[in-house]
Amino acid sequence: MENYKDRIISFYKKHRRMPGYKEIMNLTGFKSKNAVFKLINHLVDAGIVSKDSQGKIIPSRSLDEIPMLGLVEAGFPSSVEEEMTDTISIDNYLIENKESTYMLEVKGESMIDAGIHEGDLVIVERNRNPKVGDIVIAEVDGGWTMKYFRKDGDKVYLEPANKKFKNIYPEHELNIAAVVKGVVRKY
Amino acid sequence: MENYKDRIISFYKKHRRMPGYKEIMNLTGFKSKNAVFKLINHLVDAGIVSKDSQGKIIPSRSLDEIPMLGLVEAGFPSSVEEEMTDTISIDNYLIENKESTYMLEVKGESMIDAGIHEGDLVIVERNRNPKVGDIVIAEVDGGWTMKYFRKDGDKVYLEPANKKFKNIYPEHELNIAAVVKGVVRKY
DNA sequence: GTTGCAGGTGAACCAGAGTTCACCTATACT
DNA sequence: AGTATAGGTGAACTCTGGTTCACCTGCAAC
Repeated sequence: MENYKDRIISFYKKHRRMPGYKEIMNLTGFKSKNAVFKLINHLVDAGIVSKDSQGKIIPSRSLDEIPMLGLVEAGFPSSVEEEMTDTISIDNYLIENKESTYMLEVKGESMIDAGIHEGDLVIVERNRNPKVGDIVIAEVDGGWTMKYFRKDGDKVYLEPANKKFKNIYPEHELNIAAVVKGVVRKY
Repeated sequence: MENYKDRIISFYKKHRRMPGYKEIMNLTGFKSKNAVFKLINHLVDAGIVSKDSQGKIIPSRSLDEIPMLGLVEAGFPSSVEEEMTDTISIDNYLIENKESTYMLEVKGESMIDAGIHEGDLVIVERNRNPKVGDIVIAEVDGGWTMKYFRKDGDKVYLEPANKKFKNIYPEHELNIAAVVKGVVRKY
């Protein structure tokens, strides 16, 4: 019954577009387009998929986005519908300029007091002038590192977020390759 | 010239499907479908979009996913092409069961030693039995909190990641609402 | 029962998707 | 000059997409 839904979603994930009527007939076993037409209308009512102004089938937001609830302290709402303030795609939340955005896996513990641990992924953006206080990916005196970007007067330096490490005052060259825009950790 | 690309990408983001030939004619100002046909083939060669087996236009992976480079310590590759090990969608990376996944904004500092700060978003999954050591969203004695899930013998308790807070030994009830699967932070 | 109705088939319809062919430029190259 | 060549128009074609209509079930409600 609602098995059809899963097959359509699978098709979307596999092919990166919604199936057409003929393809849904194959997915479901229906022999008439009208059966598909009615099925789609039910799915639209159920909020599973949507149609745009030309009637074309498009994925509903709930296929890509996940519900954003309130604060942790407020707890988990007993009825999710009640407190659902928003729905969000993590990609859209974190990424502004896809062209210049990359990810790097974190090695080492030099930023641990900033909540960036080994194994985390950082989302970085190239071609940005770093502001003081930004976390940057920098090449300094031949080595690469991730640190806070600081200024003392007009002298720039790099500060780790770990008392065991020392500030880095570049002697020869300081090449800021990218600015850290976000952090992602998976358990 | 390559302005057409951006208009097509904008259309995709706005309508959540790729435009058809007629729509691309409106986007670009072309007056013949063949001009679109040639444009699309160029974009396919350039890796901007793809066609599937039926010739239908689908977004290429690079529209949703971002390149995954190496480790931070290894630095930023001079040529991105060289070291691009993979490309990944953050949504797919973090979310396993979309049906039961939600996001919560973090308040308070009780998990700061685990690298979870106030203002971070946690990705949580409902309906999972927590394993010892998992970070959980729990209702204990009337209040909601996020803590490590621990066991001492067969007695369960909650442990914060902040020395300023004390372990919580539930007296009346301990209701695990969700297990934390990931953390996202945006700067 | 028989009445209603959700849910299926089958056929018709038009607009659009994707492709191909012939042809028409401008521009660059020797 | 002439001649490739990239990039556009215009028209033809087939197949599918989305919609609508008429009709045929089986099953539940009264």
